Amino acid sequence: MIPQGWEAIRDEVKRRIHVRDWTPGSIIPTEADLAAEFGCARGTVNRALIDLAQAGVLERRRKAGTRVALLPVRQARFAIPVIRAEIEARGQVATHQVLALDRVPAPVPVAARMGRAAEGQLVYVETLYLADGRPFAHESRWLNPAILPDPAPDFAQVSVNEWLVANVALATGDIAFAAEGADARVAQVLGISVGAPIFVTERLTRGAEAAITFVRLAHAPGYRMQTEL
Amino acid sequence: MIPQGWEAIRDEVKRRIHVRDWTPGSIIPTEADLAAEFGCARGTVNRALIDLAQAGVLERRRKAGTRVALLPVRQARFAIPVIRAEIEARGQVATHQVLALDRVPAPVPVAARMGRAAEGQLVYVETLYLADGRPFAHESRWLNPAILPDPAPDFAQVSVNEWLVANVALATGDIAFAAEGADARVAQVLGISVGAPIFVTERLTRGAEAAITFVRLAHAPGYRMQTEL
DNA sequence: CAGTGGTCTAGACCACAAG
DNA sequence: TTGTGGTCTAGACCACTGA
Repeated sequence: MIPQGWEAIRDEVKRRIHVRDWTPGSIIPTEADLAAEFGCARGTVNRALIDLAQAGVLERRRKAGTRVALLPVRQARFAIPVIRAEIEARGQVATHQVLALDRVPAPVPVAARMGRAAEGQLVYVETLYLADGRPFAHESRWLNPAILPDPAPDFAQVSVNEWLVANVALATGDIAFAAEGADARVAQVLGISVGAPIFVTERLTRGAEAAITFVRLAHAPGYRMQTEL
Repeated sequence: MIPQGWEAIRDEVKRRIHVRDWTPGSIIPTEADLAAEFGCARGTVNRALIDLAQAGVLERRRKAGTRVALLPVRQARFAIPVIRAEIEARGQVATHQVLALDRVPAPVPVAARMGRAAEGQLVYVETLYLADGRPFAHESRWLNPAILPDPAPDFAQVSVNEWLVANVALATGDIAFAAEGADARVAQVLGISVGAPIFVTERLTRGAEAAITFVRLAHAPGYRMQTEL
């Protein structure tokens, strides 16, 4: 078989692993050997193997060679929930209500995450997102005021999310998921009972110097985060 | 500035986006132009830009050119929970108990996921994982018996997980996460109260022909799934 | 030390899609 | 039509690391 293109080579390698021609933990031929077999340049084989290594299918080390990973598929890509898009992807109408917009001292758990950015007061925005008018998620956002321009944007007019997307490029951060019981506020807003199991997303965005914003998103019951492997 | 190596070029491009030299939605120079500026081959620039496109930072189209993505970082990679490794990474001792090992007809929700693989009886394995002897997660696994070799492995001796890892290579599937209330069984086994919020992982593994196995993992309270962006 | 992957090069042709 | 990214090549040198 003579695959054409690096994707064909990648698929052929996957096939040989799938049919146990090459088994987990075993070493596969060198790039040079594969290039000879497939009748292509070594660079093309390299491209294919790099792709499989990034996907976690292969493990590569100089001199040691390339091996089939022992634990296949140890990682997955997830689309990060972007609420509006998520709702609209379901064919529903996305709306939102700003429930609160204040300057507040950082609550202890928020301060712990945001570090010295949380020493003074933070901008706090509480938002309820609705899908077809029904509660979909409750968002609590704390924003480091130091990153705002001098005449601060009027977040009653411009969505905080949209302002951040437009004005903060390429920030890094953490994201975490957990199951929690709904507290009184979330229960009230989402129309569920206190203590009901809730899927929670917490996301911290960091700038070059200090934390920019921390978001806590409580999804309505029944929410599932899903992806293919 | 003259970066060296494709990673340096990637970082320089990220930097220019971060400092808003190139803003979201705007077009950046062509590969040829960047190669000239950086004094390297076009292939090196290509390597860097491909990496950023895969990361979601750039959007590339032939003839249209390369643009800074409007919604930066919409995806993240997650390590898929591999229980034993997860426990040991905490510096705890991982053990497990097989609570049940049977052949059963597929429960309705399981049959819905596994399709025609679930028409007959399935192998059912219920396992409790412990970290330092304390309940860590409760696993319910349904296994398509058609994939087992004729003298079926003795799963009382060999862990189902280990057998699957060693004998099923490169399968595809789905994985999903949700928050649920603990049912009676899970509550009893994990030592918590019924209805307590539980982080649940569901994973379906498909072979070439039919579903191989479906796993439902209920994590003990306090479990968080976290990653960097 | 020597073998393997990691990377770079200079050039080439092609596929796609915007104008 | 034509500019842009996508890919391939044949060769080269280097970095790492196992033996």
